[in-house]
Amino acid sequence: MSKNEFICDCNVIHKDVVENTIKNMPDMDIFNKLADFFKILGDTTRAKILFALDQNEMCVCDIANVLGMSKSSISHQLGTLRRSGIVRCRKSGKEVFYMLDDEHVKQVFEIGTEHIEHKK
Amino acid sequence: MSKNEFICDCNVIHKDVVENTIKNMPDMDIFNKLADFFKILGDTTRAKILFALDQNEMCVCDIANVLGMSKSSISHQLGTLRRSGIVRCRKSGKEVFYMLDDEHVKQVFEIGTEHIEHKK
DNA sequence: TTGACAATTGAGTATGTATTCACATATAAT
DNA sequence: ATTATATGTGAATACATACTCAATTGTCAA
Repeated sequence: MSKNEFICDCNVIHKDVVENTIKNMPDMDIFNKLADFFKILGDTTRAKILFALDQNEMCVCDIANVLGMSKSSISHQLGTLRRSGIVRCRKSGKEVFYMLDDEHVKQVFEIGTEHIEHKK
Repeated sequence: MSKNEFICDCNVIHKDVVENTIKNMPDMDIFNKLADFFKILGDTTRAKILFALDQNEMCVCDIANVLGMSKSSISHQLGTLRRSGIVRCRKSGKEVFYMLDDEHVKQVFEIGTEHIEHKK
């Protein structure tokens, strides 16, 4: 058996650690979904939107005003957030009110903020 | 005083909510840092690297083998993670061992995973 | 029905970034 | 010293995506 039995451009240096880690790796699908979830949070505009919605449900115009941005850009971002299951909405006449869908988001937000504060 | 006193292409519909939310918004700097932090987690490769390092400190070659990717791409990503203060490293001869720098990362990871599991 | 307004959406543009490639650096062994 | 190996890095490419603009849909009011 060759020293390098994995698909890679280099040698395996610590065989036991590598094999054990590979054995414990969850399904790749998990990493994709996890990365997608964090990718959604990893944008300044969306972070601000989520902060705002954490305080009140709000319509598109209100959010646009809070952030000082166009309705269109906010609507695009809200669409992204909705498709990711992070916010949901409620229609009322001409207006659409958005709110957070999930408490995990809030928790992740808080721990993330702690991390930021802790680092400076 | 005009009905639309904010820099935006639309009206303020719920003045009190908008003003209150603006008042409560933390410094914009926070949102940038928070988004940057989540952006780092929001990549499949980096998520896998962090999962691996959560189990063992590992050198670049080992990580490359675990993920089945080139040393160069892993080294680039580790540089990104290091500059963000999410991993740190220890040199030992020719090898450089990487490890998680912060416990917050682990927490955020776990809650994120819960969120994923919960959603399906 | 017509006009006004909230919201959505598709196309286009500009910007960011992950990976590859080629090369450079650093350390260890011969 | 020279070679081999581990890692780092700059440039280039390919791809993703945030925002703008223009147009459309849906709802309310006159």
